[in-house]
Amino acid sequence: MDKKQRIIITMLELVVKQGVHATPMSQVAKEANVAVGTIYHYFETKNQIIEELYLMIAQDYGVVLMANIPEDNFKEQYKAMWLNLYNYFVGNPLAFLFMEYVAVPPLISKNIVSQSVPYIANIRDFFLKGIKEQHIKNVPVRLVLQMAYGDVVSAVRLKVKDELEMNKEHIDFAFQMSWDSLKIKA
Amino acid sequence: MDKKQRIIITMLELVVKQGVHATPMSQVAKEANVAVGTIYHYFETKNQIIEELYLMIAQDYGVVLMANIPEDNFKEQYKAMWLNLYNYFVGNPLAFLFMEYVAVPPLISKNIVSQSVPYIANIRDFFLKGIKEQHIKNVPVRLVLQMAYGDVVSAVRLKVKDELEMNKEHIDFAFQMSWDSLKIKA
DNA sequence: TTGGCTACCGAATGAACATTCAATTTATTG
DNA sequence: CAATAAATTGAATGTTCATTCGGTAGCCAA
Repeated sequence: MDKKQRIIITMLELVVKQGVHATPMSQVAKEANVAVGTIYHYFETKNQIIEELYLMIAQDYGVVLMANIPEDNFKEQYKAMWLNLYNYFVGNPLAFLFMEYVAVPPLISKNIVSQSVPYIANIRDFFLKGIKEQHIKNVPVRLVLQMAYGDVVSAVRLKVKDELEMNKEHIDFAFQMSWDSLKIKA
Repeated sequence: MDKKQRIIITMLELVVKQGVHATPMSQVAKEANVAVGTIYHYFETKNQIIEELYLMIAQDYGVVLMANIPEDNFKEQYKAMWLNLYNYFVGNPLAFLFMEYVAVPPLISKNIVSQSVPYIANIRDFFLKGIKEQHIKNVPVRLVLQMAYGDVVSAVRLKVKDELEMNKEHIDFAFQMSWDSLKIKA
């Protein structure tokens, strides 16, 4: 792994464990086996590393979310996306914790957040289609996006914080609840 | 308002706007019209102020949540609680933003969090009753708590971040979605 | 009045930290 | 093999900040 990668990943690990401001550059340097000066060869500032991490992860799950979606059946498509995100977060707890605890304003500027918007444009389109075709409730799409994302996050939280076992059955419960909140009453 | 109150409230305002580590004690002192030394007359450390804020707010909404709950009808009770929390957060955006962005580990220790657990014990009991009496799905109560809280937070986020108008109708949509995720299918 | 107590002040202290840079090593290219 | 460029180093710099502390002022009780 090249030094730039090592620096980024080390920063991610430390920042999630300790918080941004409790993580001095000197420590990042030491744990990445690199001199402090080297970090500044690859990055302008400490905050730029954080921003690069944010964009890396945001792009990451914009892609992950859309992988292996079935051809049709809206509910099954939603389920696939839901599980994609759940599994990504559970498999990458550092990414999850970073997004939850580190990537908050004013550390991450609105400007940086907006750079990651393209990644979710197609998710938005997916829900718009679901509304038009009357698979899900006719409510503002922004509300749907926020609730759906919130549901995944809730499930991941339980798992990551070790507050609930989250076996196959429990994951399914969580998904069922999420789907019930979206779907049009029968 | 006495000086201790002024210090706490000023800290809340600044910390939500700027982040904890971008908020020097000197600034808190200035904006609260108090000398730095005075802050240390009332508090041991900067972090203690943050912890006191956390407990203040956690206690606050433990109480708010349970106010004016109707005598019976589980769904109406849930709705009242849901709206209580929604309105509290919307009416106290500083409290909401503090809980969302500031009160994250490792700033707030598990120890402090556990001090606020008693406040939610009765909420837990409420959902346990709902499960037993078959108003809501028979899933782990921890999952119900997390999803329900997450739903309120999602709605509040939209409002506080000004991403959706959140008029009466939209609030009702959000609640309907939340309730549909809990309720047993008809 | 005097002694002690609490509230209050803000300059001074010392530690921690992000960032710089001159020097050195390593890679690349003609 | 130069000779130039790129990568790497870590001590030094300068700033920012949490916290301390010696002192002043008001207040009450003996």
